[in-house]
Amino acid sequence: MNKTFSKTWQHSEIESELYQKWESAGYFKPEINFDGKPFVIAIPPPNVTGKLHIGHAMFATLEDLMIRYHRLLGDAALWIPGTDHAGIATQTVVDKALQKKGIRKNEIGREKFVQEVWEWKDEYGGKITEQLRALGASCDWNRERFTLDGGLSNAVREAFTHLYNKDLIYRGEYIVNWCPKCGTAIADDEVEHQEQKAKLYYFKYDKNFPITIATTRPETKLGDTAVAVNPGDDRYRELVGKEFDIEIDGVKRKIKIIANRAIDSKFGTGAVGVTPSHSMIDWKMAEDHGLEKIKVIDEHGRMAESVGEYAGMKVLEAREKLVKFLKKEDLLEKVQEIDNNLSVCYRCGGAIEPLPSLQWFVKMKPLAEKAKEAVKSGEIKIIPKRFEKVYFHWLDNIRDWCISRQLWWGHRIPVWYKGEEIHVGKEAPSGEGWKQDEDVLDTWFSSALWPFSTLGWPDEKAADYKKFYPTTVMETGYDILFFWVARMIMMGLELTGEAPFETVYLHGLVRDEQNRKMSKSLGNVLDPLDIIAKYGTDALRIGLVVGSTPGQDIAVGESKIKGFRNFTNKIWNASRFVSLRVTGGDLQSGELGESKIGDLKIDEKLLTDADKKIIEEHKETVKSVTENINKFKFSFAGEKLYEYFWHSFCDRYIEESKEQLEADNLELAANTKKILIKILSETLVMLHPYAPFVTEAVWQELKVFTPELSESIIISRWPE
RNA sequence: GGCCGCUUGGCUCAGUUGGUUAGAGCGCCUCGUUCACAUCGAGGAGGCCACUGGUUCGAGUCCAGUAGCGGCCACCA
Repeated sequence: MNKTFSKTWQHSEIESELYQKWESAGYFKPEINFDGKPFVIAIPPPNVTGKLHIGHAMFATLEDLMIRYHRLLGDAALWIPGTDHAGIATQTVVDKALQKKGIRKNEIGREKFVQEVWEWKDEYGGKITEQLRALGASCDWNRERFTLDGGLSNAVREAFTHLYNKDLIYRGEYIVNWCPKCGTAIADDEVEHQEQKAKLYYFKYDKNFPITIATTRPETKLGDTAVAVNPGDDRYRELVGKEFDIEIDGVKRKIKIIANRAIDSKFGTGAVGVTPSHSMIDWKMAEDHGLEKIKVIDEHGRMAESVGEYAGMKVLEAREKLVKFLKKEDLLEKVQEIDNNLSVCYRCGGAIEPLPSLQWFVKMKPLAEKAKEAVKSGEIKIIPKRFEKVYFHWLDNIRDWCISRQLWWGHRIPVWYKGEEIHVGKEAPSGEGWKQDEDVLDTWFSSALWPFSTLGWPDEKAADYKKFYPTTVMETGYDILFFWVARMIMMGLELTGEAPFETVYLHGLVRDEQNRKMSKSLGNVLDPLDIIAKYGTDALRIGLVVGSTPGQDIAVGESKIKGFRNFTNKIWNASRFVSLRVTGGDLQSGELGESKIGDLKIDEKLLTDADKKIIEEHKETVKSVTENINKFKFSFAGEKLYEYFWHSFCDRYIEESKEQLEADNLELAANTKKILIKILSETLVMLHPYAPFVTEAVWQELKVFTPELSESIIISRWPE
C-alpha cells in the first residue's frame, strides 16, 4: 500500500486492484472459514447475454452485504455465481444479429444455429460477470455455473425423468398461450395484459339464428360451436339446450345453446359465442359441456384450413372481410367502443393467440400444496411478510405449467419417440429409429433447480451439496416471485425433499429520482458502471441500500449517490487524520510517521469523559447494527452506522481527541491513540459490507502501523 | 372484480415492540477556511405525520372507514 494518504478517496484507481487481490487470495471461498456455519446464497443468474443494469446492482449489493457480514462473523459464507441461458431472449438476440449478417436460422438449421449461439455466448457471456466484479461482489468464481453446462443439464434431465415417472409431467393437446412472433408456446405468467380500446361487434351468425352475440374478435367466431348464456337470464331460457345449423360466409357450423354461470348477462347481449380452440375460458366450457373444438387460427397467426376461403388470411384481414360480409348481409347490429385488455408476450410484446397445441406440462397442484405448506409452517420465511399472501394466492389458483418451447436454444426435452413407443430418460435409448423431441424446456425449468443443481445435485454425495444445501437466503426482486421463487420451492421440496432456502428476501425495484420507472425512452436510466466511474462503487452500494425497505420500490438519483460519495470520502479522511496523528505523520503531505501501535489494550483507568462516552456509544452501535442486520434491516443498520461514524466519531470524538493527543500526559495521549484506532478499525469492519473498497483501502494503511490487524479487512472479525 | 402497497417539512425517504420538544439526506438561509476533509464545520428556517372516527393515561405507530396515487392477480367475451 501507499506510504501516504491523499486528501480524497481516489476510488477509481484502487477498486479493481483491491478486488483482484481479494479474488486471487481466495478470500471469496467458503474454505477460509471452513469449520464455520454455512451461510449460502445462490445468485439470481443474470441472462448470459445481459448487460449490467441497476437491478443487478441492487441484488449484488444486498447479497454481497450479507455474504461479507457472515464471512466476518466467521461463517463458511458461499455465494454461488452464474448465468442463465435465457431461452427465448438469447435466441432472439442471436437470431437478429445473424439476420443482420444475412443469415437465416431456418437455412442454416438447428445444429449450426445452436453452435452460433454458443459462440455468441463465449464472446459476450463473460461480460456480465466481469461487471458484477466491479460491484465488489465477493462470489466464489471457482464455483461459477451456467444453466446449460454439463452438470446442470444432467440435473435437468434427472428432474424431468423423476417428475415424469411420478406422473407429475405429462404431454397433451391443450389450449396454450401461443406467441406467433416468437413461434412458441409460453406459460401463463409470461403473458401480460395491455389496456386498449377495442371494438365490440354485435351481430348474428345468420338470419335464422335467434340470438345476437357480441365479440371483439369476429374472425374467431368461425370456430364457434356454442353460444353461452347465464342460466338465470330469462331472455334466453327457452333456447338453452337447442342446437342450430348456421352458415357464416360459407363456413358451416353447429351451434348449441348452453347455460354457464361464468357469463355476465349485463355485458354485451348477455350471450357469448363460444370458441373452444381460441379462448381459455371457452376451452374450459367446451370440456364441461362436451363441445367440439375447431381450430381456426394456426401457429403463424393465420386462418386455418377449416375456414373455407378465409384459410391463409392473417387474423386482421379475416376480421375485416368478415365484418364486411356481416354488413352486407345486414347481420351487424352495432359496433361499440370498449376498454379491453390485450394479451401480449412478455418477451416480444406481440399479441398472444390462445390455441390448442401438443405440449408438455408439469402438474402443479400437488407441488403447490407442499410449497404452500413450507411457508405456512415457517420452514421458509418470506420478507416482507405481506408477500406470503400473494404467494398463497398464486399457488391456490395455479394451473398446469406448460414447459415445452418451440425453440432451439435450451435444454432439449429428454424424450424419444419411435412410432407409438416413447422413451423418457437421461440418455437416448439404444436401438435404431428413435427420434428425440424437437422442443426445449422453458428457461425457468432449469432456473427452478438452481439452488441445488449448482451444488452438485443429483449427486447427493457431492461435497458441496452435502455441506451447503439447503442454502440460507434467496434474495431477489419481488417481480419474479412466481416465475422463479415459487418454482424453486416446489422443485426443491419435490426433488431434494427439503426447502431450498430458509429465507426469501424480496427487494424493491429501482426507480429514478422522481419515482418513475427507468426506461430508455424516458432517458432516465442510471448505468451502474457510469455511476461507479463517477462516484465509486461504495457510494452506489450505500445509495441502493440505505433508504430502501424490502418489497418497496426505491428512488435513486445522482444526488443521493453523491451524498454517499461524500460519506466514503469522510471515511477516508477521518482515517487519514487518525493515521497521521497516531503515527506522528505530516498532515500536509499525508506521509505517515514511524510510530506503531503495539497492542490495542485500553487502560480503563485513564479514560476521560469523552472516551467513556464514545466507547459507550460504540458498544451500542455494534449491538444495534448487529441486531438489525440479523433482522435483514440493512437500511436501518446502515443509517445507524452513517450517523454514528460521521456525527459521533468524526464530528465529536475526533475533535475532542485532539486535545488529549496534545496533552502533556503521555500515557493519556497513548491511550487516546489506542481508542482512536480501536474504534475506527471496528467501525470500518461494520462498514465493510456496505462499502468494501474504501474500508479495505484504509485498513491496509492502518495495518502498516497496527500489526494486530488482520491481513485484509475481509478476513477480520465482526466486533462484539 | 380480488388482493397489496403508499400518502410524514420544497424533493426522496426513515421511523425497530404505541411513550419525553417527530428524524435523515438533498435543497434553502446565516456564519466560518489556525494545518483531516469545502466531497468540510457551526447554527437556522421549514411538518396540525392524507382525512374522519375509535381504542388508550398516551397514536405517525393499533382498529374501522373515506379519498387520492401506484402495483399485482384475474378478466369482459
